[in-house]
Amino acid sequence: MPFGRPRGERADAARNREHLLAVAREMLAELGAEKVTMDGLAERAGLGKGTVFRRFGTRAGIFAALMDDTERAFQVRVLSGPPPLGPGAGPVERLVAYGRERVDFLFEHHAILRAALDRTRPIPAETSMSALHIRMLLGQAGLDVADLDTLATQLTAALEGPLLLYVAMTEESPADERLADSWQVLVERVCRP
Amino acid sequence: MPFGRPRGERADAARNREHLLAVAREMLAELGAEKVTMDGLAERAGLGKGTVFRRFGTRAGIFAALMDDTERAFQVRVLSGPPPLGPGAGPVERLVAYGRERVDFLFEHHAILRAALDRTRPIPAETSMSALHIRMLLGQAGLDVADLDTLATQLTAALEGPLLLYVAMTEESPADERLADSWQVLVERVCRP
DNA sequence: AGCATAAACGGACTTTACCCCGCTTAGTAT
DNA sequence: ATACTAAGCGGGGTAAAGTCCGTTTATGCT
Repeated sequence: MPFGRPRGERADAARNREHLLAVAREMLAELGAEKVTMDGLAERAGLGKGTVFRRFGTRAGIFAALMDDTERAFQVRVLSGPPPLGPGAGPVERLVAYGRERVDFLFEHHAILRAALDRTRPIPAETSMSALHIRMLLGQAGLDVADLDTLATQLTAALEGPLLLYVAMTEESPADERLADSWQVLVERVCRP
Repeated sequence: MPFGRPRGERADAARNREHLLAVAREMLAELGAEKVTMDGLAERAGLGKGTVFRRFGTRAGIFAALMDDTERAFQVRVLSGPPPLGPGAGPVERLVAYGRERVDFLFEHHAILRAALDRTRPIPAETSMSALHIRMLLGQAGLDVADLDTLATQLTAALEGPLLLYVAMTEESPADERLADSWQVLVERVCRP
């Protein structure tokens, strides 16, 4: 009995998940996130709608699943890549590097990431890898601050909020550089002794 | 010819708007934001569905309209109330006071504010009164920072993002105090010379 | 191989936001 | 008053998310 998954995803189910993700990626490239509907996806994949929902739970779930690999790859670079993004540099330096990379990342995938936001319930801040990582680096920076958890949440919002919530995505605007530079200012000022 | 509105809202339309807002407030108190539907609202108000959409454009629009007065009142306190929230105190002191009040405000009205988020398009950061106010106070603080606009956007996200996006609203959690305290830490550190 | 069963499937059904457009009416000009 | 017209109104229609449940099938056991 092989353990491909932690007990219980049937082979056909796994196959269908992959197929659905592939079709979703196609439709995304072809039509844009707005136009990817559950019915459309199901039909184009040659599967029932119920199946799509069973696999992904919600429309947002599809986009979240679509980001899964990409997000994991990013995480690997952060956790074990070369410094200053990965370990080996000072915490503040790593925070700056993280913000810079993260802004690029958010920018590059903003369409999917926006679509992956479940508008009905909040993102658990604990689940956010950004929040956790920022929290850790803040800890290492040795700040004299009582509530690092909340500060980390706020910095996460400062980093990701603009792209998820506020800034309209116009092509030529250099918003990404400005956000990255401004993040550096923010972090360096917060972490000054 | 009286100028109740800047040209062109018919009397019956104005009456209906008020009535709809009143009914919406009722339903909100009675059923919660989730259960306020456009059909339900229209029916309970004794009006057609088309009318509701004509008046508010979108479901989110209703909640935005519901917050309009409240938001305006808040704005008045900020622009011309007693210090440190209003003018008369130093910019950093005002930033801290603003954040504290704003967190309370967001907390108090989180149900409506979340419902007022239009899930389909971003909030224009320029329209956000928070962003503008924070931008102004940052300017007065005389920081040696090149891009105050972007910094203001990020601080706005740090202030409002957690409540709009991340933090789950559990009753007894003292999240509001923690956010307010943490905001103070953030602002004072950012503004240190 | 045959069986039992939990998992997966499909698609009709429900709900809700939002659109459309022919009809009605407030406001105004004569 | 009357007539004109733009704004407003109503409610049926559409599209898309999400639910339900009867049917099918993969999988481990004997």
